[in-house]
Amino acid sequence: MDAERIRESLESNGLRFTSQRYCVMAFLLEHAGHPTAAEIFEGVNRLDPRLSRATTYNNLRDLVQAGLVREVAVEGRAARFDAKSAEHHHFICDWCGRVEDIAWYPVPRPGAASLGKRVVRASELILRGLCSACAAEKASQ
Amino acid sequence: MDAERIRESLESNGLRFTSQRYCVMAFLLEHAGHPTAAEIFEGVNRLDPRLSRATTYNNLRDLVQAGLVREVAVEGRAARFDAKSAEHHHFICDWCGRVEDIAWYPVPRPGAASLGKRVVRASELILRGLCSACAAEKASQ
DNA sequence: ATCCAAAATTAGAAAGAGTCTAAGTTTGGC
DNA sequence: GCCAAACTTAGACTCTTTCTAATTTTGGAT
Ligand SMILES: [Mn+2]
Ligand SMILES: [Mn+2]
Ligand SMILES: [Zn+2]
Ligand SMILES: [Zn+2]
Repeated sequence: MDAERIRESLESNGLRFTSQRYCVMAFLLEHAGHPTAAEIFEGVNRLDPRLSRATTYNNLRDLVQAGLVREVAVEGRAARFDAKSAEHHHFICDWCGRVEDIAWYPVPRPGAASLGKRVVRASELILRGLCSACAAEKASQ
Repeated sequence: MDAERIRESLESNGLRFTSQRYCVMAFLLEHAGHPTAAEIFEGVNRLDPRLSRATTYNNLRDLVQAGLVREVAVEGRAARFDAKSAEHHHFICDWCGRVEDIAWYPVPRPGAASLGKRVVRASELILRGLCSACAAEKASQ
């Protein structure tokens, strides 16, 4: 996605185009490995040191609210972020906390009876276990 | 579940029976609302002030590892805990962070092809949106 | 081009959640 | 009862995230 496309996606969500906002979004689009806020902050600053820590968090919050970015909470660790592209599921490694994409397939939603008056916005399937690297390491010991 | 049943479930998992461990487990069994570690600490201490904060966290970690308790990470908030009883799904409120149980129904797992060499231990379905209370509040404004 | 209000950014302080340490206590098998 | 291993503890510490208050930037209107 080029700068103009990012500009449009920001503006169509009522967000101004700023160099910091652009860099955060571009970083996420270029790094599909679910970086943490700290990794995004460091990664952007390495090339263009005009982004502060507070703004990294502010922008991630705004981008998540606008629906352009997905946040993945990992128990006991920093949250990870994902530029929303194609739908997919997530696998979280019990051992190293890595978040990996799993090819999408449809998952049934619960019936209206069990939802009551709740308003469902999204559903996500999370798989847990050992990633390939950790599974191999555990096997060899 | 009475004390003897809790004792057995702890011992069959290689955990000693201590008054602190018992209280944490009993609290979780009596409070199905997914309390946080801080809520468990305060709730237990109110009745029996022999539990420290460190031990609350230590025991929750051990109980999760033993498979007796489930931990639910909520983005930007403290983790919530759940004594594992019947299988169920979870609904997390975007607004207040509350975690609610959703009646269980089977969800298909991905095929071996998309899992590669990962070892899957569990899969969980998380629904997101507004809980009944927050949906009502938003509608009335 | 200039002006302006709203939106965004910043550094640093602060808060919140969870972990660690090192010393003391309890547990349960012998 | 004895003992080693397991457990608990207070409080310091780390890590992640949010807040504050001052400054700068943005983009629409002139
Ligand atoms: Mn992803
Ligand atoms: Mn539950
Ligand atoms: Zn791993
Ligand atoms: Zn709610």
